[in-house]
Amino acid sequence: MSLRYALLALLNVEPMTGYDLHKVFESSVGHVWYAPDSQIYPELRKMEAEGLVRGEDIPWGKKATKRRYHVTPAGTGDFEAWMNSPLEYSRVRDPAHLRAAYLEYAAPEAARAQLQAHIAHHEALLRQWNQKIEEIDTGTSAMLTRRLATLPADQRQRSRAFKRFAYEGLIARAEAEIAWARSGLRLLDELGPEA
Amino acid sequence: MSLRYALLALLNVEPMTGYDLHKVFESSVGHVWYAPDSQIYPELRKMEAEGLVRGEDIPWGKKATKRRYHVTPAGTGDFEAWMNSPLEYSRVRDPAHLRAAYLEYAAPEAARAQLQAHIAHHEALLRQWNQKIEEIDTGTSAMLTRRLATLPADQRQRSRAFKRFAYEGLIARAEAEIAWARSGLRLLDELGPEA
DNA sequence: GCCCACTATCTATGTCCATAGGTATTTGTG
DNA sequence: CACAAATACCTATGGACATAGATAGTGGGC
Repeated sequence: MSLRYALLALLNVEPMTGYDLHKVFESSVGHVWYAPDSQIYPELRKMEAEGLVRGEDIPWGKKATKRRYHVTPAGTGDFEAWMNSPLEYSRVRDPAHLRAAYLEYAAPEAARAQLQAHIAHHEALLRQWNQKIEEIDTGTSAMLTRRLATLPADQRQRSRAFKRFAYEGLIARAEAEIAWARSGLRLLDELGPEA
Repeated sequence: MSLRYALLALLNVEPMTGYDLHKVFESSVGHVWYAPDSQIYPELRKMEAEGLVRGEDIPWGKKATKRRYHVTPAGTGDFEAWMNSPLEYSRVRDPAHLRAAYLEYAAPEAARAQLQAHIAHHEALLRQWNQKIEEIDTGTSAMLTRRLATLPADQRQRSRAFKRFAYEGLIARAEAEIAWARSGLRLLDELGPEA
């Protein structure tokens, strides 16, 4: 149900084609939300049918056209209504911590490898997010720059601050995961080889 | 795909009915993995067809029977193979942080309410997990006690340590989320009412 | 001018999961 | 003993998502 709001948020910045949206999900934003194109195109059509976005065929080359969608006032209203409604927290499904609870069943080397993979995974995320923060601070983020350009000057500081805040949360989480996995490695050392 | 491994992990402790498994998911363990009964019963049948578990009809009252499943050697092998295989990290879908990135579109009171709800949500989780740690330390967890009873004495310390480790990770994450949301509230204070 | 990677869109299949029911028996409580 | 609550198991429907394709035009390099 959140896919459409992720799409509305992105289209709010600037009109895009389904292909563009898919590329955005594949890149940076993909670590907050992701969708394959096979989900994006039908959702856009549904949203257009509901009047939340409107697509227009724009020429592409000499024979072809592509469909670029922009948000309608109804779409903006829907998005803001969602933003102002309480967020429902769905049930957790957490394979990493499910495994951790039963790590005794894994071979010690496998347990170690998994914790190291956990660290590597979150370190990679951390690098990306730190880079995002860097881009926000230095104004080198193309997406954010375009978004700021659509806002009145007095709101830009606000927008920038919220964007930074979101990434800070992701960074804090990644750091917590890394610290936890490191403590797991220490635990394996302490417990030594299994009996 | 992880549901069956969650089921195998639980059935490894002791044979249970589908109803029992569902109750376990509804309670404590449900914060690592959850499944509705409408998913559990069919999955158990599939697993039995594949030879991972075996169910036996045991009498219940005077007319009825219930079906209790236990893990077969093939099931144990499958579970251990999974535990020793690398965990694949699926794409993230994170409604809370998606919203945070666009918090400027929310009314300030709504933004504040959401951050407070985020804090309340994770504080509730925190309480449950701290209680779990307490139960592990004091030996008052029925599930863990039964599991420990199935293990040789020299492995109990190990099992207890891993279980504690898993909950420590969940606690660390919840604390990070709370700290982040609190910093968001401070940010709202600093930015003041919107223009 | 040919080839190839990219852009752009679409369909089809299957799994996972949420939600909402249904039925029958048993067990505990007043 | 009646009755409610819990136990036990089941089906049906629909949405969300993964995966794996198909098709067709475009743009750039050799």
